[in-house]
Amino acid sequence: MSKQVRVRFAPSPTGPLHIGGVRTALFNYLFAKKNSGTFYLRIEDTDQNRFVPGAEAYIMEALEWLGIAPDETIGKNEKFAPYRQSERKHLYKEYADQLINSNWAYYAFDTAEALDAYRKADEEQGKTFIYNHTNREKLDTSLVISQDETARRIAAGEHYVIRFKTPVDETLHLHDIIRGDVKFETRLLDDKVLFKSDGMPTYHLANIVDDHLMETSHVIRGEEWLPSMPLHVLLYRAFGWEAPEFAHLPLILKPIGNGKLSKRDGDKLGFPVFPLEWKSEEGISSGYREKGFFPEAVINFLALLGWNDGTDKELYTLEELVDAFDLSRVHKAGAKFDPEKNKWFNHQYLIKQNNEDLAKSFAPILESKGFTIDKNQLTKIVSLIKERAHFVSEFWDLSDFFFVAPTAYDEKASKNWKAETPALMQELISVLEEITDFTSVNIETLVKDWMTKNEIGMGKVMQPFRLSLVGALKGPHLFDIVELIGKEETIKRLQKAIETL
RNA sequence: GGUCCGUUCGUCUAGGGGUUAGGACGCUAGGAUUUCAUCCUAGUAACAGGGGUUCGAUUCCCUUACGGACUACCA
Repeated sequence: MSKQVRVRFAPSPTGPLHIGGVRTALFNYLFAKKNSGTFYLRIEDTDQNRFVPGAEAYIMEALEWLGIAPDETIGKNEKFAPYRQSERKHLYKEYADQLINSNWAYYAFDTAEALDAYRKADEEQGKTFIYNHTNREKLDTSLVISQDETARRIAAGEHYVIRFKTPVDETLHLHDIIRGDVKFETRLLDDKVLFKSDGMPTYHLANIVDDHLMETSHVIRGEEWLPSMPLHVLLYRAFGWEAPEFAHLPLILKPIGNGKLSKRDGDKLGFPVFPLEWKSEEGISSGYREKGFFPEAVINFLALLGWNDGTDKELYTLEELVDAFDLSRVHKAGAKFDPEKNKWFNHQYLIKQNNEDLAKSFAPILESKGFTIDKNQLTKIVSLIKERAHFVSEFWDLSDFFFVAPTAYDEKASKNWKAETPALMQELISVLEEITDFTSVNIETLVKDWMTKNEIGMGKVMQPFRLSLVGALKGPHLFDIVELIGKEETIKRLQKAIETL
């Protein structure tokens, strides 16, 4: 690749960043890093009506949290500032005029109401109204009135838009890095609005102008933009600019049923579709971060949704992803989002985390429940339970018996508490009382010695013992628990079980 | 309706003219830890249908079906 790689993520600040947007950002990031290029973030806020306060900050914070922050954006290496389209407003009119002058665009004075009426009328006849070469000379455009008349109407303050004058009959052979060759007939395209009556450009104009001005080498975006590709390529041609290369990413679909993944799916099935929590008048939407997902796990899972490097490898660090990434290996078909596999990835990353860090994450939860535990002690507890958790938030349920004695005993397990059990447990207490070196291995050896000597079956002791300490037949190695809660507490719990059961 | 894109186990996917169609998640069973989880081992399960091309198609072409996106002075 001779050209310097510059790619962008260009979201519209209309709300929190959707998981599909995150994936688009990720693929742009990976492609940039893989090719020693630049990844920049541009805010496409040309629709003032849909602007949502806080959305822009949210997007930046989300990318930051995920570890895929842009190299250039608002307030950071501003080589092509401004990065907000609303602040570039003054630029676009000039380019729209350029297209008018070169006869690639025209003024249209039709009101929104008039267009609605046309659409309705066509619809009633089973047709679809499409604004293009077939009717643009019958509509209220500068193509059918004189230049003077056009100028007069504009000067008089009439509302107008600027529309692209799509070539009448041409077959466009376009190339997409992921999809290969794609063909379009220009006669079937419509004359899109480039410049709105409110003085703002539409997405199409602003996007092409900025991608050119910001020296974008590759446009990597969602598949929903594929139908706009001919317009965009034509715009580059109209301006006489070299077009970037295009890659349209497959969509992320609902886990069950058909269609694009939406916010509602997350609510319904209990998984987040947003990187960070988002609060609005409509309520709170949960975020990966708040749900206890590791950013690395989210990235890893998303990267493999629609892409793989051809090997069986599944666990990748960001660096490894950068190294292995290849746009042309992106799958063409949409991918259903699988919440179960998403959780599995988190589990993998949780196991990989070191115990000290996990203890640090767990400590606040314990404190909220009124426990302050020695750091080393907590690290040990975490090491015993982390393999059975998907999230740090599950730690408490997996380890509560380390902190509080059981208040109830699992009913099913209690059935193993036989008539001879109290006597056995009493004996066990005596054995434990004798032990001075109260460590897991030592306790285990001595207790087992006692059982062999007296020919007591393992099951007869171990099950009631575990039940007494944990309250159920679950949890880590029993003697590790014994060591951690200590001799005094162990005996206390045994005595309580004898009394209760 | 029109335009474009797509279709390999339930899901994510590998493969690509001749394969026992591979892996992962999930699920099931066995082993192991006297528990649970993890772990190991095994099992389950797929080339959408129909035509071509070919000695041979899951792979190439056409077509049907199905799915998706787009079809705004939204992005």
